[in-house]
Amino acid sequence: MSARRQRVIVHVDMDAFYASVEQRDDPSLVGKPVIIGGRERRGVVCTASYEARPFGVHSAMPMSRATSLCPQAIVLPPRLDYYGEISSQIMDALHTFSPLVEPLSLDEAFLDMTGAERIFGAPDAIAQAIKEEIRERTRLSASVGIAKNKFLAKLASDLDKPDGVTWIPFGDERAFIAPLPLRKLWGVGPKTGERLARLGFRTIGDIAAADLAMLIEQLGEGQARHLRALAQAEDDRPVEPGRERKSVGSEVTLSDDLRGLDQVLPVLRRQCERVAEHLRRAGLLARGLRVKLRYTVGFRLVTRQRALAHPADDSASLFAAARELLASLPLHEPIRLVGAAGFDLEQRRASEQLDLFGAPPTRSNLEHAVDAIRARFGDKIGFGD
DNA sequence: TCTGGGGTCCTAGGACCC
DNA sequence: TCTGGGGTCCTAGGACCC
Repeated sequence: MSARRQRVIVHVDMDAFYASVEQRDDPSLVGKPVIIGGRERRGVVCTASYEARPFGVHSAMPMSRATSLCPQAIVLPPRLDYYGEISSQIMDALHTFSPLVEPLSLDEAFLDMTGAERIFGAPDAIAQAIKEEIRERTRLSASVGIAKNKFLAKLASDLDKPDGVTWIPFGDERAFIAPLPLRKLWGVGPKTGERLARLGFRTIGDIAAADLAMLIEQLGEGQARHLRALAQAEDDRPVEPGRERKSVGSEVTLSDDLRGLDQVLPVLRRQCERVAEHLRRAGLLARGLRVKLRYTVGFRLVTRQRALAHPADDSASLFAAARELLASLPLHEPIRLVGAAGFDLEQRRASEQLDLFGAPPTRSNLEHAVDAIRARFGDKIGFGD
């Protein structure tokens, strides 16, 4: 790569994605406040439609608070598998513009459109074309940001929502972002934001002009250099189309606290089953397993992890490891969350692919066979261990 | 009002090896 | 009898993002 090639990076961000999908599919919801999220005792908001936002409702807010702010809101549970299908349609649309598409989540992606001006025109024309293609395929609206790097493109897409286009012109970037609050820096959250505020920093420009040695002392070498580079509108990270997943997890927050091995174990087993199912569906094996508990008192999160004896995608192997890890954790205090995750993932080799009749009767092959039967005859079939 | 569930990345400290 | 310095790997925790 030549040292100073001007890149054209596009960030596409769907508008209130989950809520917009539900409104699209049920016209009676159009124009009304819609909240997607869990209705249970400890549920939170995933997405609020634009009609709900003026009431102060936003994502990650406890649902109890959301419904007290906006009692007339229509609350719907998320349909993640369905949103995933629509996400694929969106990513397909984006691939008609560039092979360099990096999804960030179901509703967001980067595109590297460097050199595409001759085909698609100026940056703002590219953005319009992308929005139209998505709308044609999905009847949903997106906001688009264009700039010379990922950070600026992502920042830009957020500046004119919903249904907007923002192009940060090449050359003026630093002046353009300098007056914005430093929380707009990608990677500055509540903690770092508070920390920097206490030091007297308020804007991105303040960080850009900060003394590096002092910043390093406060944030550590890595974060200090990274954030100051971003504040100076510099970000060399490439758009990476082929990023592979590094972990597969499943966790659940219980409406009522758990206490003791007898209560925790069945929930942990269920999470291991879900992780194993995900692994098998993705054709992956995990070489490590992590267990996660959140204690109610102090909202304290603890994790324990270890390598597996053999790479595994069956619930029995995962659960055996999980159970051992659990032994090192206190179970007498009230527990609100139980989770499991597989990591150090590898591709299941072709020779290990399911052969219902020829395969040796390993636990993995048994569970793959059950998957196949379920896929064919439905989900009502259970099996013991 | 009381804090989801899916992830990624970074850091610090200890073990271990040479 | 006291004790190095560097490198790597692993674990746990924490911040952050959508």
